[in-house]
Amino acid sequence: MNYYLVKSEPHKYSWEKFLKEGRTHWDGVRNYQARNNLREMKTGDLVLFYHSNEGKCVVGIAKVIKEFYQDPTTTDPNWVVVDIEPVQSLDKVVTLEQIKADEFLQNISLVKQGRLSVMPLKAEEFDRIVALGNG
DNA sequence: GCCAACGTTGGC
DNA sequence: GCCAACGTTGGC
Repeated sequence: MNYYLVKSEPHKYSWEKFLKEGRTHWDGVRNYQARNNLREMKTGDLVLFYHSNEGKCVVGIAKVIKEFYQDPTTTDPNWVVVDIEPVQSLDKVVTLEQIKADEFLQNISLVKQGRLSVMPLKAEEFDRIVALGNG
């Protein structure tokens, strides 16, 4: 079981819309590192959903329900998507500020590599963020 | 809206 | 294959 974090700008695709739709394919990734992370995802892996720009917080947990396949929004075979569905909303959102201030979360890619939109998390990091959100 | 960080592109 | 120019992301 692996853990990831994905970013979305809420005005483009928000957690609320995701909840309403019940599932989505995670499309539009056009960065090789992010793409490689998408390809690593296995069915059942858990994914934190982060709102960038507006909110700047982790809002919920999603689950991979279909492994990577060709991105339907392009014919370029370089780009892939995975399908995810919501698992639960966090009781309280976990802000970037909280994450930056947390001693266990100093080294996550969200802080270290701000521009990456799909990143792996260690189990401890995933658990820590969920604990902050459900605490 | 600005700007820093960083990935990508293209000329050489 | 280097590196400068350029584009994009995302925090502030």
